Amino acid sequence: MGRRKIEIQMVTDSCTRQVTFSKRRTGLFKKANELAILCAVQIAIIVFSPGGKPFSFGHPNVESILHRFLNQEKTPDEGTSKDAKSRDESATDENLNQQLLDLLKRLNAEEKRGEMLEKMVKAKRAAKGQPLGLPELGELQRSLENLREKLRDRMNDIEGCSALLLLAENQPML
Amino acid sequence: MGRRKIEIQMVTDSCTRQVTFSKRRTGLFKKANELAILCAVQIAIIVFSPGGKPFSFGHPNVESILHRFLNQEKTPDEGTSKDAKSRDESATDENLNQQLLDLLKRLNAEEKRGEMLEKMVKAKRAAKGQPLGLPELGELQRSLENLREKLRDRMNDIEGCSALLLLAENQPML
DNA sequence: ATCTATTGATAATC
DNA sequence: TGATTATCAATAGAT
Repeated sequence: MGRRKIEIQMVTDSCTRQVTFSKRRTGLFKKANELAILCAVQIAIIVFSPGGKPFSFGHPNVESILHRFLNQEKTPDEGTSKDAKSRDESATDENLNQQLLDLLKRLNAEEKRGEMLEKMVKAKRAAKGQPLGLPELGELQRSLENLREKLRDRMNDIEGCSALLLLAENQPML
Repeated sequence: MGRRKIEIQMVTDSCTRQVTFSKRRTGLFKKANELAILCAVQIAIIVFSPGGKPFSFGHPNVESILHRFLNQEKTPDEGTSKDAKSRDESATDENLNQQLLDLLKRLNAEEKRGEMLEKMVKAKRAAKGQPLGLPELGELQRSLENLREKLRDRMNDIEGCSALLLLAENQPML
């Protein structure tokens, strides 16, 4: 993939190693981003540079993915026979439900973030006594508010009972 | 990188998407492994398949890297003075703008994810011939659709010009 | 940083 | 699922 083929062994020269790290890290993150978009999946990468500095990539963000991963690690098996297998192919009801709840959580988080950004922009505008540079921002904020309103109503309905509802479809005997 | 060049957009056919996911995930993990060896660094990747199944890669292992990453997050002010701190309070215009674009990007990703989840739930319902367990899901989907519509319009307006707009507030001379 | 000769990854196909 | 291969994309080394 370059002027020469290289062996996959530690690059001895520290300077070259740093350059290789930067180039390949960029390439890796790009690939991860493509995978996330092409397949509409969540992905997170964490890598510590040779100097020990952390770099991370997350689509849509690192935190939620790490938590989703760590949480499910705590509940490895549910006991019934369809465990290892059904998880492999199509989503189980539990899994699907978990993903829905995750999505709701993230949307809520993103909405809060949007609210914060809006405040920051307003503060900046006030400090400058200038009109908002992004009239579109107001629209975005309204969209977020509308979404949050619906989400808030929905969250109350869904949280705590949706799991049972979905599970009930498959396991009336539970 | 194949017989034809493809646009980086969600692969619509679910079968093709699954194949693409498998191939690219393999390729990504291989790249990560090479990076780890070439540069003697620690790296972890977590990715959830379209079906929601978790895949992970870690060198030397996933757990230790996640913990190392999460632990250092708790001690935010170690590095230079403007790294973790200025990001939150004294945001520059560029910074603010970048955050807005990031937010838009993530919202777009979440919306696509919601769309996929909706499809999965519908497929499951169809396979079972049963009514949807979550009537609320329809509401969520509609919320997502509304949001996406607005976002799509807004994205076109904002992308490529918002940076200049915001920057213009501070740097009329640029 | 930028530039290319090469190698490496992969989309389409079987 | 697994191989094959024509293309496209990443990158090693040089500038």
